[in-house]
Amino acid sequence: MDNSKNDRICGDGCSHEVNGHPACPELPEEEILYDLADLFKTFGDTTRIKILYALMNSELCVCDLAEIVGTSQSAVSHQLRTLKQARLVKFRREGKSAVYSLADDHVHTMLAQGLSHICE
Amino acid sequence: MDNSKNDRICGDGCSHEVNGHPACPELPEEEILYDLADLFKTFGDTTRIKILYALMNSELCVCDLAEIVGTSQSAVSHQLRTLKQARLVKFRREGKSAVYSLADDHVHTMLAQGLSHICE
DNA sequence: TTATCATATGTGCAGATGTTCATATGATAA
DNA sequence: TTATCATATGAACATCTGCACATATGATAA
Repeated sequence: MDNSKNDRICGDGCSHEVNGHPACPELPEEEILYDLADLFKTFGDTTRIKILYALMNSELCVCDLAEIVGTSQSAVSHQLRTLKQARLVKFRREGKSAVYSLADDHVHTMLAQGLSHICE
Repeated sequence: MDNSKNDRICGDGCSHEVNGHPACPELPEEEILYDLADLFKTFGDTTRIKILYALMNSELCVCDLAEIVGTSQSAVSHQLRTLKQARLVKFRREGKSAVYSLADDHVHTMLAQGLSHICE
């Protein structure tokens, strides 16, 4: 414990110089962290998780999703909008229906990673 | 197009029998999906993301986190509580301070996976 | 054209969430 | 003991969010 105490923000016990160097003086760009939080936020709702989970098995139209998830067509449609904006799902028109599917493998991977944390 | 139309929930264009079998008739246990959404929800806040990101480099006490993240001690402490409950961080007492660190490698992995989706 | 089906969207509201402020707790030092 | 530092916590408040409801859009069929 040296006398450079007043260079620090905190008192003696504080780890402002962990391992001999300043501890993480800066974070990455604000915008990246904001986008990152936004991405996780999109996963962070039960209805959306159910939709994504259902789409892991096969592509599905809105009314099927509504039945599988167990909620209204309106709620599903609203959440699909959110998922589209986050580029987690894509869709195509097929007659009267709109058939949704997962946008890419990242979604699978993130869900799997989340599950592995839950189930450990 | 057969006449089993009334067994279906939707009309003709609907993909209720994708690839010849019923499309994802059921979801996993409600509780698992709820926990999964909850986990992602915990990642889904800018302040918490900043905290986790800062902890990727080194363990840190609360006041250092407050300075790095750029918010009040109270806000950080409240969020650390949330992160603790989600088992994303752990801590130990060291004198007056409480030194926080990431709970395990899952956190690293999930953040990395999220970033890779953002930056593609 | 009209009717119907599938989906999307605007609005309003109830519940959830994050922060601030004040205060409590817990540890150390005098 | 008292004083101070570091952290935790309770409460109030403003904002955000997901859903219900009504309605609009868009495609198909009669």
